[in-house]
Amino acid sequence: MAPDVFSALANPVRRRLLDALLDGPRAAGDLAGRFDLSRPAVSEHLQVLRQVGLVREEPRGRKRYYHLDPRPLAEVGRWLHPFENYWRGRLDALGALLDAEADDVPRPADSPDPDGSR
Amino acid sequence: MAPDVFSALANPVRRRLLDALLDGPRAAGDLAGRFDLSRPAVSEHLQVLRQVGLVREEPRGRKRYYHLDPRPLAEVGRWLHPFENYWRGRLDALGALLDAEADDVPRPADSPDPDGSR
DNA sequence: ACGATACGTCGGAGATTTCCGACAGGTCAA
DNA sequence: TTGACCTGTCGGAAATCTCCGACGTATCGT
Repeated sequence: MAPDVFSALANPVRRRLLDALLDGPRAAGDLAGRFDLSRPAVSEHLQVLRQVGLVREEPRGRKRYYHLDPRPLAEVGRWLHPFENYWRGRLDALGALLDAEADDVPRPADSPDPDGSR
Repeated sequence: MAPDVFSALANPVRRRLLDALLDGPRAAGDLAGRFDLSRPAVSEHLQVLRQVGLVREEPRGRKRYYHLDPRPLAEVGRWLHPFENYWRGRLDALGALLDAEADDVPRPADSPDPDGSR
């Protein structure tokens, strides 16, 4: 239902949950206390994070500690990478030559473009 | 309505649109042709990307070229960064010493934890 | 001017997400 | 055992997202 990491990160509450887990495992109730949200709501957010593997659960006594597992975030990093390269490429090109015009149509590349106006 | 980058990236179609723009500007129709989706649907995805600043629009004749602007992705990179550090930290700690026990409760840190079982 | 093309936007249907109160199961202390 | 905790899950309401067909506007070719 929310099977990918990107959707899991779309919600600010879930991002803040992960942030909170950065400095160590926390009990569910402790986490819930940090939000202006009902406890069930937080619990459901934790369930989503669990489903995508971003947190692990460790029951201890009557508390339930949540551990961060950042490994699924690698997918986001991998997706992001080409864009960082792209960005650097643009900067280089811009430094080497002012290509204000070549910039507008770098390359038709794929489509023959049967509508080449201008 | 979708005011943040993370939500914009939550949809796989939108991610693929950005992927497609990596090798140069593309006309809206060209982009729409790559998906098993109605043209209006793709147009609306482009609108979301426009709203968060991930693409720019350049009308040219009767076509509309979309340019990639990866700058808003920097926010994602910034958010991701502490987790990469965390991950490296775990690896280091694991290499330096087998801390299987210290791992379970690194630090109560914040809460006095009035329920310290075990 | 006319018809075809390229595209955005609107109205609305259907699916998904987010949230809450209520409830249930398991754990601890007495 | 009893009662106070800690937490997950269920049922359902409300908001949001995703998508489509229909329509409007602007541009191009003739």
